[in-house]
Amino acid sequence: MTDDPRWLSPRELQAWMRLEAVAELLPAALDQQLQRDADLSHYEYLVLAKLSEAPDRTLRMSGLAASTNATLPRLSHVAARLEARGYLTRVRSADDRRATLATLTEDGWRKVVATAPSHVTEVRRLVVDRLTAEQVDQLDAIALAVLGALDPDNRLEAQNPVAGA
Amino acid sequence: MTDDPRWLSPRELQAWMRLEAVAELLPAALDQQLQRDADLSHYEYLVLAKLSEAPDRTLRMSGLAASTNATLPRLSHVAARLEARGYLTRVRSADDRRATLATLTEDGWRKVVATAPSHVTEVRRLVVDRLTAEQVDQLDAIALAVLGALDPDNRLEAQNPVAGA
DNA sequence: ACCGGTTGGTTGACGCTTCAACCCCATCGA
DNA sequence: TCGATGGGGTTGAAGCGTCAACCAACCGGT
Repeated sequence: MTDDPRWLSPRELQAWMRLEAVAELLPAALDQQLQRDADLSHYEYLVLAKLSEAPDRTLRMSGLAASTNATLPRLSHVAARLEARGYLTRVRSADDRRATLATLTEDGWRKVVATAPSHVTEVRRLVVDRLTAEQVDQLDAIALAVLGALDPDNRLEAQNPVAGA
Repeated sequence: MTDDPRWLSPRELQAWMRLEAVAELLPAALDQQLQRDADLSHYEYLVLAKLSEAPDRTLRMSGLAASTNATLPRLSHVAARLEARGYLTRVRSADDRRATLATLTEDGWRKVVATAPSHVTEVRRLVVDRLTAEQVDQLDAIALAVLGALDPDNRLEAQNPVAGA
């Protein structure tokens, strides 16, 4: 723990500090826009968005948690609030009665539809439109490489087969 | 707000979702390692690290807040805890008596020295060592571009003139 | 010298995430 | 059939960040 590691080179250090800054500032910026325009946190929006893309607009809590990179307790709390606001409903699965199925309500669907455009616009403004097409591809490759360490079980892809095996 | 934006292309969407995942998972991973090995949050470590690099190991609260990408209230709370743990001290500036100067104590210095190696190792494991040299440069350019939108006043660079004007 | 406006910083209340404990149900072995 | 094990999910308490209110001190004008 106290032995000398390989220190970062100046280029590595600079890239790292900038990534650190982005990782700190980006979530806050997304939260702010969504809070202001839709009274939703970024994570709440993510939950609604994932449900909106699912078959029957329904997902198991555990699957929803995995696909949104969250712990189950966190999702449970958020789902409780969203349910209280009428955006989703939770029912026990008939199939496996330990499981809980979350379903987007009609109101929830309308909320997503109403919110998505401004969110996409913000994502473009903050990230996508500031990068060249090559940089978008580079970013994809870099993020994938980093996710290899951050998400060893690939829980994200497992739910969302982008280029399926 | 409800008008159709330019939607993301498949490539853009994938890169975005992966960046989103990294921004969500990376801070948590760093927190975990530091918490386990040093009983420090990532942000607390950042504060101590910045102080350790400053002249006289001393910085104004406002400057420290800017260079760590945090709000002043947040820093104030964190500094109070770090002071209680004996890692830094706060005194009113003689020069401008509204200002507060935070100084790293000897204990704080030792804490940083003891913690830095394992932190760097973790940064390498999660990010730097998973990228090629080209990708590190690409990441630097991409992060810089994004920071242009996230940090319009360039508060970060202002404190830390990398290639100073 | 004084008074309004502004900057620097702290404090307290609130909201969200985390962690641990807990309950319910499915599964497996006897 | 019964008991043990473990997975799925929720709940409550604790900790940290945010926001708004507040105090203190500098600065400009008069």
